[in-house]
Amino acid sequence: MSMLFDEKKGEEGSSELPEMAQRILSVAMELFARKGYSATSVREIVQAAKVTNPMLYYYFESKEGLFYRLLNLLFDEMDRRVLAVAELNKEEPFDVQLREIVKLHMEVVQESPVALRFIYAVLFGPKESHPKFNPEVRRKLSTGVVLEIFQDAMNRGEFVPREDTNLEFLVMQFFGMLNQYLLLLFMHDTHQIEPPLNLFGEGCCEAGRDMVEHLLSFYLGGAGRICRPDI
Amino acid sequence: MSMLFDEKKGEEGSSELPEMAQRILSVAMELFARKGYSATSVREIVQAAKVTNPMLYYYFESKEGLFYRLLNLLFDEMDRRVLAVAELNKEEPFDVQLREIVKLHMEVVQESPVALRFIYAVLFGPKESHPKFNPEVRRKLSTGVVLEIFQDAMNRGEFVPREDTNLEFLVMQFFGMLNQYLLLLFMHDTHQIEPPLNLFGEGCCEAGRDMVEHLLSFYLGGAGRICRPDI
Amino acid sequence: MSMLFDEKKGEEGSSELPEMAQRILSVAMELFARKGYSATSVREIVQAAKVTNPMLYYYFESKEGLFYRLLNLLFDEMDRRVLAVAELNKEEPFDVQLREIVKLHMEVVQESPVALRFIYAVLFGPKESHPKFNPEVRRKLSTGVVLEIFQDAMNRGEFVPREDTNLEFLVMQFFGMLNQYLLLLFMHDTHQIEPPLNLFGEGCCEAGRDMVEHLLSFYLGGAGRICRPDI
Amino acid sequence: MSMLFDEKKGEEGSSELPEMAQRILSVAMELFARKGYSATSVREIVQAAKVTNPMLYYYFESKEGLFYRLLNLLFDEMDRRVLAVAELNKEEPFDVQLREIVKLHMEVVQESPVALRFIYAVLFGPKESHPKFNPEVRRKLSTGVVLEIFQDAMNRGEFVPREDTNLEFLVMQFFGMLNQYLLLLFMHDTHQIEPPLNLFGEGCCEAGRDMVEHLLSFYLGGAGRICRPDI
DNA sequence: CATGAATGAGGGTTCATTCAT
DNA sequence: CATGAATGAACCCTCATTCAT
Repeated sequence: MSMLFDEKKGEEGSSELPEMAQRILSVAMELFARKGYSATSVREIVQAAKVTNPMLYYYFESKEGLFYRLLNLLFDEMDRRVLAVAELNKEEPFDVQLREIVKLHMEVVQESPVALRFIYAVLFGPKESHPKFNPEVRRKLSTGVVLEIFQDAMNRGEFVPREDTNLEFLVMQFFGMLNQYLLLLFMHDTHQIEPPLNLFGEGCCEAGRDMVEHLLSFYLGGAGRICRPDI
Repeated sequence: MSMLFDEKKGEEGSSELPEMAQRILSVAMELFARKGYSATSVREIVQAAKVTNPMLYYYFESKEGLFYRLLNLLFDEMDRRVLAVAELNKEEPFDVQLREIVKLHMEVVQESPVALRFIYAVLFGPKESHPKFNPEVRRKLSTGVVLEIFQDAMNRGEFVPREDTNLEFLVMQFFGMLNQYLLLLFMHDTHQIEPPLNLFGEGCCEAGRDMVEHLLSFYLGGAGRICRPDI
Repeated sequence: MSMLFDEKKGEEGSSELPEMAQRILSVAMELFARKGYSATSVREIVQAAKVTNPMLYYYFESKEGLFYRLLNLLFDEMDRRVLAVAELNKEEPFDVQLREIVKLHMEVVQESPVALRFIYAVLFGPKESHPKFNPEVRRKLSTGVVLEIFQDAMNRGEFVPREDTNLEFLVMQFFGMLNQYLLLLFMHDTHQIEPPLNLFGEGCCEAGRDMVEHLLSFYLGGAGRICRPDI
Repeated sequence: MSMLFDEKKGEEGSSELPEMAQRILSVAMELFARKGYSATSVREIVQAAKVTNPMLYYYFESKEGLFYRLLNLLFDEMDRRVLAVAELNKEEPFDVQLREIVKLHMEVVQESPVALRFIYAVLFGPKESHPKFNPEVRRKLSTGVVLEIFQDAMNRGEFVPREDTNLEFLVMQFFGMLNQYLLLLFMHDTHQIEPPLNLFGEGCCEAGRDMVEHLLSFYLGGAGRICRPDI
């Protein structure tokens, strides 16, 4: 599942799930991401996946079961990759570590925007529009990993947070920055319109600096400077 | 409707909507916010609102009609208040203007968390889980107003953005900061759990600085400073 | 409902149930009696009753609700009639009272064999082939009334039970006699065959004595006399 | 199969049925008895029997086939035992013969209440709740045997039936007495409640007379004597 | 013998909506 | 304005059965 349902069943037959079940998962992810859990009917799923109705129940027990299976697969995969990135850059400087976390999200959204859209739908959509799910539990890992990066950097003296600001707040806003960017990106994507703000195109960032740098530099340095004569 | 459905029909009889229709709107907002449009059935609405089924159709034509009416009411109200705040503080310094925008959102979420939850559900939930709606159109106003605040401040020389950063990006991240905070707030709210990160309690910000200040100072000044010997 | 669903809506509009609901009840009784609860599908019921599917749910909430409604109607009616017969013949001699109870059952089975078949299906069929129902509760009334008849007759000295035999046992066997007769009758009925034993035809009882007399005289006097020289 | 599915495969390896098929039969009997044919699903059976789905079809061809196989096994066994009892007591007096028939039923219900419950479900339940089955055919044997007992006794002058009463009627009521007792017994069994009438406990029959005697003496002698001054 | 995987048809129930009054 | 009654279509799910291996 290293490819977040990229439809490519890896050359080694990868995930040991029968091809039919794979197709169901893939289609379900797409539909849940686009229409949400409630607005997606089992019939739609099986028709799009070209399987018969009972097969869904054979493999996943229920619509709800399918939902949970999918959710766990995706969160597991995300956790796996976040951990891997963190581990790999353990010895790197603070800003590199953050950059790699941001880059990971950029990669994921390019690899499988649908997967991330699904995750966001569950995290940020109405809480009772899908089977019960406590995001805290799953998010704790990602946020925990990033929190540790902050703490280590601070302990090493490599990072000095703004005064009066605890690290949890900074982690929250780190993801806030990331999420906002991705959510806007999804909006433009699904509405098939020109981005009305020049945020995503070529002209967005000055030559040589890609969006990852841009986000990070904003995050670390803030929006800008206030110049008031009276202060 | 100045109170975002606070159940108080203002003393002026305000919106001339019959009490029955008001009840329907109020209940629908609550349910749409909690369960989403698709997962909310017309029967649930009318039962909770204690009206008969055809009444909903009399006043709102259809479930979809009800949705749009609600959406417009809320967005209009938000627009109204954002504009009012902007107008009121036109002569104030840049940071005060921003602070008032943030404060407005804080007020709204206290006044009627449900209303904001509904708006966020539509903005950030799956796009086809509810009747077609292009958020760009509506958001343009809010973001437009804030963009203008930035531009004016820059023109006045009161605000100097980070180099290589366009204003649209800053506005996007301004709302990202706000949204992330509110979304997390909703999570804790709906899951009825202790905030695992100490983000919302008393201890979050140092004495004398409330969350509004906190958010703004982070936004303007960034997360902190990198100290690398090799640089 | 005095006619146990004889399809005749009494001339006074009787039971205040809409005609559609009446038809559903009537058809359901017929099908439940013939095929049992589990083997009868909601689709069958509504098609036979010529109503649309949701109407069943409108009036009865669920298949189970329909079952209970039907059951209660029929048991109530039976209770009503048993009580009425008992009351009416309170001053009559013991054997007359018993005879009237038997006659009541004969009348009911002629009026609406289906109704009785349904009741018997619930009482004597597999216990989990239909929604939970504790027959003891409902049967207590009928058996209670008859038990009282026995007790009064005994107290008046009008009836002397066999030695060593308690009255509960006699009541049980009273209904046993009745039930066996009716169950066999249903068998012949449903299998559309000649009764292989000449139990129900003209020749069964001697001239002038109908089945009611026959049953009662057997019940009171027993099968016959043993004549063994060695005793 | 001499033990009516007592789970003990007789010491002679008896019925040559593979153990798997035995388990299926045993479980099916239990479920059919408790829930009826229609309410019992093939999946329930195979899961409870811990066999795979196609095995049921391999051994019994279909759910219907399983039903018939079971039915025939049980009826054959009952027939066998009724015939055996009749044969064994051919030379005994009339009342002894009847007593042995009653005792046989008591034994069976103690050995395997489930088996008898299944048989009764088929005999007395709704006729179309299970595959077509004409009880007359099978019952003819049992009733025939008992009828013969009556006839012989009458011919020998050992039994004098009540006047005006044919033997078929007496046989019917003989089984009625038995069935009513057993059906009530099942009720108390399945509803796990105290028998509200003291019919089954110690106090039911006077010292030294067990239920078999009690039933028979009632059957032969009737309920009691009417004493009316006016007659 | 025995299995995992697959199926067409139908199970009970609810949907958003509308009719006549 | 307001209602009880009615509807076609769709909901999620399970049925008995069979295929290939």
